[in-house]
Amino acid sequence: MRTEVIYAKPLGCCLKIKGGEKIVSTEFVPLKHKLGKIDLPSWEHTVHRSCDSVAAVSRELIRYFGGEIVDFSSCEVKLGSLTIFEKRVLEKTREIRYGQRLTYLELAGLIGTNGIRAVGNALAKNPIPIVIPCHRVVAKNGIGGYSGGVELKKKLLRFETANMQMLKG
DNA sequence: AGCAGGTTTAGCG
DNA sequence: CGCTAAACCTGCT
Repeated sequence: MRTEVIYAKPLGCCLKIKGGEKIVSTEFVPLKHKLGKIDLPSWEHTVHRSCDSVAAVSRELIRYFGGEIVDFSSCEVKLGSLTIFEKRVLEKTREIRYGQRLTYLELAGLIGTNGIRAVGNALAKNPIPIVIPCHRVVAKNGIGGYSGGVELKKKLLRFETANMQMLKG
């Protein structure tokens, strides 16, 4: 299993990516030092690194945080130790397109359950945020919760909509 | 069994 | 409107 850390500028934090054959987790790690003094893998290092899943997803994530419209459809994820229901919720969540938003209610509808809170619970266990875009699932009136903190969720949503607008205009 | 959770809806002031 | 209570389903103890 390998780990790589990239800097997510729009979020003001870093992202730690773990995986072997498939991606296992992504994790937000706060900046402890001032920008510029932090020791991060350089772009070149990341880009030229060959083709295990971690490197591949790192590349995609760097593009994503650079403002490109990236869906992580090609990247394979491993959902270990989750129930069938939770996997179903997360797989469905993966289908939400860039910039699009769904309410917990709507997502529950797609899954085919009335257990809206159960859907929220499943999302809370998402081991691979960003790649599995659980931040695109919001409350009907409001934003809803986020394991990484609601502020992060807001930033992500703003970031994506801004990039969509950019693309239009 | 009982409880809590990234919600939703209805009911009431 | 804003607040509270109850209902929904799933997972953990």
